[in-house]
Amino acid sequence: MPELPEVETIARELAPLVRDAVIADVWLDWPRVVRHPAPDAFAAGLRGRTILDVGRRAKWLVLDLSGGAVLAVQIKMTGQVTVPPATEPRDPHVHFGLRLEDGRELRLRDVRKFARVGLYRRDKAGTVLDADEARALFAGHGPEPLEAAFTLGTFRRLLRARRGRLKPLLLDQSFIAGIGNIYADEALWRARLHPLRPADSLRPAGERRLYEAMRGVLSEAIERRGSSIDDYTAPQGDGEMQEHLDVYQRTGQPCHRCGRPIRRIVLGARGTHYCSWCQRLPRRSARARAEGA
DNA sequence: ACGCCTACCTGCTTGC
DNA sequence: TGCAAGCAGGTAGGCG
Repeated sequence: MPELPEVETIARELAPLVRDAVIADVWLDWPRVVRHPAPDAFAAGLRGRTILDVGRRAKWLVLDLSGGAVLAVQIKMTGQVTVPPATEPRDPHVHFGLRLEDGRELRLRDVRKFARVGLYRRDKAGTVLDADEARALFAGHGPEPLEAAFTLGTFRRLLRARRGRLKPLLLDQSFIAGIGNIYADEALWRARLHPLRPADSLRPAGERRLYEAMRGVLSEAIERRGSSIDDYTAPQGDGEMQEHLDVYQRTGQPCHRCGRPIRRIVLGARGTHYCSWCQRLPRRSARARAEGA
């Protein structure tokens, strides 16, 4: 389930593998994998370019190409990136490949065909150039939670402007970029906050706990190279954060703090895991919810 | 404008 | 045993 730490891990491990490689040709068998521009223009715009570096923005892989081009890869739920020799047979779930001049192929494998790629242009400031393109890509994304500019003060300001419940809010990429279902649940558990808690009901201490929990769990997950659950794996193999999760997919197992069983509810069609003892709703929120207010 | 819901996908799990 | 419905979830787009 690739979220910020998983995509960051892929970017870090992919960069040394493909830096300075030249794109000889583009292969794809599922036109809808190309999000922008049209497939013909997409392929023509990639041929001959050199891969300068690989980075990450939100849950996107960002490949910096020569000539100010940017190849953005969104792996979504089940996407995997590999760089095998081009002679290695493609398995049926590989839907996109960049043939490299050195005889390898950068492949995107995605069992569920949710992944998307797009070709964009970069401006001098390093942001995406064309206005329409930018809107299509990163304009709707909130701040990067691990960057120094994302301070506790910033977080408080954003949080107090929102009225929804904490769990759906953490999943909203326009609020903060990069958090998904796993780390939303983990951050709320660490901060001892109920997933249904209204975002604007936190006291300053709760805001601080959530801020530190988000940054802490994301940083720790990067150190452990992500959570290898279902299909996620990185170029250098599986991560190990899945062995250190406190609530995600631990329904019925004892809470690592209080020993009571972890509960699972469905919230916005997402499985949500929490400890009903450690993450209680304040009485006022509970009553307001019961009254439908 | 904002929050909430569904479609997009297919392999795996569950239930009859 | 076999088959079908249900489930998983990031996010674009539709709805109220």
